[in-house]
Amino acid sequence: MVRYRRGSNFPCNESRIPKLLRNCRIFQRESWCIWEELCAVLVEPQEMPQTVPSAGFTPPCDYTNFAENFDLSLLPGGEQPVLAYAPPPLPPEKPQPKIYTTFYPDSPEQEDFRPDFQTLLVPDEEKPPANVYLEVPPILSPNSYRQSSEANFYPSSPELSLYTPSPNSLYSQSPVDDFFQYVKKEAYPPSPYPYRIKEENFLSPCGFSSPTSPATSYSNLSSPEQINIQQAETTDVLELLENTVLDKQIKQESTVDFGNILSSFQDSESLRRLLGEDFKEAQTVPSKPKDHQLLREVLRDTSFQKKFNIKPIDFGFIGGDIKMEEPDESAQRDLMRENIEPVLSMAIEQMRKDVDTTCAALGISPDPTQWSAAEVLSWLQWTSRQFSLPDPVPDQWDLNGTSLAALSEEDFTRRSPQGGVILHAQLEIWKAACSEEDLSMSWQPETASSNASSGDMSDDWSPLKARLLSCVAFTDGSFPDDDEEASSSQADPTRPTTSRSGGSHIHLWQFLKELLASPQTHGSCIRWLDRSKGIFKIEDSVKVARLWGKRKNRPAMNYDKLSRSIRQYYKKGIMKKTERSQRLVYQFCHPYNL
DNA sequence: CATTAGGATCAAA
DNA sequence: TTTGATCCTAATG
Repeated sequence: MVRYRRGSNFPCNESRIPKLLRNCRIFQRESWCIWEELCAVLVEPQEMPQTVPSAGFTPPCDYTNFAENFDLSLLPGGEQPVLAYAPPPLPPEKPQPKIYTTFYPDSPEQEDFRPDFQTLLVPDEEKPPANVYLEVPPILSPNSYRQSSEANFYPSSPELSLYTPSPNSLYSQSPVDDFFQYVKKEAYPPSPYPYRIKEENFLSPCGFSSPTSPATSYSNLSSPEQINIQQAETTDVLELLENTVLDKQIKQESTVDFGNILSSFQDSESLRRLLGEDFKEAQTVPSKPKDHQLLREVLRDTSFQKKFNIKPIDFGFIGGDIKMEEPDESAQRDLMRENIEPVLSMAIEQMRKDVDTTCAALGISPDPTQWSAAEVLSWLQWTSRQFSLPDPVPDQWDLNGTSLAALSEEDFTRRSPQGGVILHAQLEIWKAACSEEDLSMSWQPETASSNASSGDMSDDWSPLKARLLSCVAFTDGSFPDDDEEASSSQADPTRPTTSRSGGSHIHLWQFLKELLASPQTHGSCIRWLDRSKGIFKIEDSVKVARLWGKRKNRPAMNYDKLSRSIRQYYKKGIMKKTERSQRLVYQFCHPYNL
């Protein structure tokens, strides 16, 4: 039985993440594969550090036992079954189209022929496995969601795979690549089985109609505990959680929030709208209770602009009240944070590209409050088309950017019943991005010719990632109804739609790890030499210092000062020099290297 | 010259 | 109080 225990932390901040992420297009496109993969990662038994030093370490909050402690009977209507999102089985009459690509890395011709796959599947420093099987997923543009022709989902050639950028695609392959790199290098222990990338053609949620919602599932077959969410029928969420995550790892306090994530998907209004008609059919089954107000409220909360603190958690309280007998608790949560980090990186990377693309295509400012009424409409049209929503009715949207930014989700829905939720969420994401760094200042309308080829622009987006990460693992959230806990946490549930200044509280070591986590954008200035040992090298001290100064709003930051801060970490046990000291090479101490 | 180490001081949280 | 920014001297290569 799942009970919500008073006094325990409620992961309201974490529950915001799914909404944020699922409204990133890459997650709408590939949410299931990613979450499924993430799930597989999370349930995979892993070696964890046993201790976490206190000095300077910011432990994540205790959000892991939300599902275990949450008593759905507290919700209006009691414990009613919740419609679990269950990608349905394929219809038996339609054989699942799959593209199998087998290649043999030992053959040099093959390597030449398909180098992307090689690098995708095999870490550089490792020998390739004996056999690698690829079932190549299709490219899915946002508009593909509504297409019903199966042929469109499956390009005739494996080369037209997800990993091959399409000129018409807005999406880079890099996030997926990164994710695979992450899964292969970081998450999975060595496996005797060959890696296999499995693609599955899911139908619409709950499987009641034709295949309009393909999803891609990447599975490591060596993960026996991978959660099977391919259940065709309405499932009690409790049962789902217990059958999947709870039984396996909740006792170890490491994966409950994933159940929460899943449940939020189930409760996703925007997802339902995204999937459109099919879901309506699905809803003819009396399954989706509308009265889980509390849960819905939390899950629908989009106030991810809430100020986040990076405060140490009072483990005395948590430990005493919840699970003192689980010494690995904090370490496991730290692992979870590490696990979700690349997912966030992907989302942010995708966001950055999306915003860039849209700004360039429409010639608008990244700052929505600067949009004119025409630009507002332009953005709405663009975004609507990205998500295959009906075009906005101009009469409904005769407002400037400032007004648009102030609209609530309800306002959006009123103006656009079909797409309001998505549009609002997209705008929230957009605003979240622009609120961290004042992009409107760096953005010049007439810089069409300037080499804005992603060079430094990408640097502007790391604060957002920090924000997301902080939401995941570092925010001390409290349940709205939890009166005893609410007092101790930063009570700022107001959801300002306007951006505040006020920098993030990121620490230098966090920032460095953040840069290290995005080698595709910052690999030129800082990179891992030995990820497992936490050894990294600053390749461009000037640039790293500049980025750090930018983040902290310290224009005078230089490497002299930055390195002084790093050296302060020596005695705090956060960083050290490597055994044989090398220039610009540092090493994270345990467990900061994780 | 850049880098490293670490003392001292100050400001902000 | 902690953390980081700033400035500094000295040593290293």
